[in-house]
Amino acid sequence: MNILLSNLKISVPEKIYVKDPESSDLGKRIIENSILLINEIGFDDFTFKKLGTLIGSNESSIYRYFESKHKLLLYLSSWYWAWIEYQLVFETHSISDKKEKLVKAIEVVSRTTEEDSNFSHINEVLLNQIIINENSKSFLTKEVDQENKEGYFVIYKRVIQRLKTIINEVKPEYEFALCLASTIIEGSLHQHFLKDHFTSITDCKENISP
Amino acid sequence: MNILLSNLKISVPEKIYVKDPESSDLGKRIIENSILLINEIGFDDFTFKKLGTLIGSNESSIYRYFESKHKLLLYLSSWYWAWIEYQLVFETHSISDKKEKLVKAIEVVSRTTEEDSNFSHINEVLLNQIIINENSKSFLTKEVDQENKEGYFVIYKRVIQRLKTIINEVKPEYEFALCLASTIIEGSLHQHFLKDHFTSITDCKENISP
DNA sequence: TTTTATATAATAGTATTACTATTATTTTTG
DNA sequence: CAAAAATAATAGTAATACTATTATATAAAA
Repeated sequence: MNILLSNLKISVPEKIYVKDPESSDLGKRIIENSILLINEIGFDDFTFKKLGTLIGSNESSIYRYFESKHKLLLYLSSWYWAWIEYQLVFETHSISDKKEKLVKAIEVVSRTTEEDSNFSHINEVLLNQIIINENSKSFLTKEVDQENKEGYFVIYKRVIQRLKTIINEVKPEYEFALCLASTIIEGSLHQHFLKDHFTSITDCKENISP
Repeated sequence: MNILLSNLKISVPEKIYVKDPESSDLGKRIIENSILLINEIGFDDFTFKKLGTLIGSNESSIYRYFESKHKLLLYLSSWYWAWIEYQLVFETHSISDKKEKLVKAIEVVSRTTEEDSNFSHINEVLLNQIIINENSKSFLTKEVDQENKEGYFVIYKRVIQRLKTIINEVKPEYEFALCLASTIIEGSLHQHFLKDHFTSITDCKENISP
């Protein structure tokens, strides 16, 4: 993406963090390097201690930004979906043909990510990989209902609602638009995963899932 | 399901376990109670120590059956998909109409599970809940590729292949049958999850996902 | 029946994790 | 320059996910 909005800020529900990582240099380094590290060793093996070592800082300093590594994942997930939402709105806004708009919307949520120079400390390509591999872990927990109540998943849900609206603009009488919207979004992530790891059960290769 | 095949045994790739849990009373108690316990506290909080206490046995005795709790999850997952495969083959076998066969197949993989009295120590209803909530964790790891090579996911992949074949019988020229098959299976699990936790992004309620 | 093998249980121990708490030091700001 | 805020360092904890060793019970073979 080109630089169109130079001082754009993706905002994430405040409750997710203890201190806003966008508000300091250390905070940004935490985000930047957590993406690199989670990508390298996977979320399960990722610890604040290892991240501390990587950024030349202390474990306890990271705890001043995030209560737990789970909250950090929720942050990355929310950031990602807010970024997708921004692209969704931005790239479909001026399209008046409803069908064309839907096609574009599906493209936005399912394409292989490319870098976005608007957010210098975030590598969107790697973040997309994290979402493919780890996003489910953010809600497949015993605490989902509680965390959902606290609004940790609002952005993700809003993206699905937006897609649903676009679907219904094309076919207002279709009664399973929400199911379809959530299936497109999760299904596309899943197909990305399959093409990387279980090639025998997907037709996707370099041609993706839409 | 009715009792039709009284001494049926679901078989799971041997490499998954150290000792076949079907081969002893303790083994069966491990399986039976792990399903109950994982359901109650979630896989993340589940430990062999807690399971040991529950079955009045020792942590170390469980390690004689399964190398790790991850392997136990792989076992439960394989067992589940083998059981789904058996129903898929059994219930669609005698249907000659190809379309009708596909409809039945989709029903088998997406319906809400009912108890199967053929396997007394396994509560299929709860196992289905575990698959909905925890199945992704069995492959969303850094070790997927290695474990895939070792054949831990063959049954799951076979179920998808079978569904794909049924789809292609209806429409031989359709080139994304594998994508569709994997999407139906994962998508249906996901919709079951959504209807339990994120009702605002699915149309499914008591009416399910097909 | 005794031996022997096997299964299971009990006990102890380890490195690591996911934190919390306290204090010291550095940096920022008024 | 002082006060406040941010960060770093250090230490400590309960729990996790194991491994290893030894003891005991039980079943099968000689």
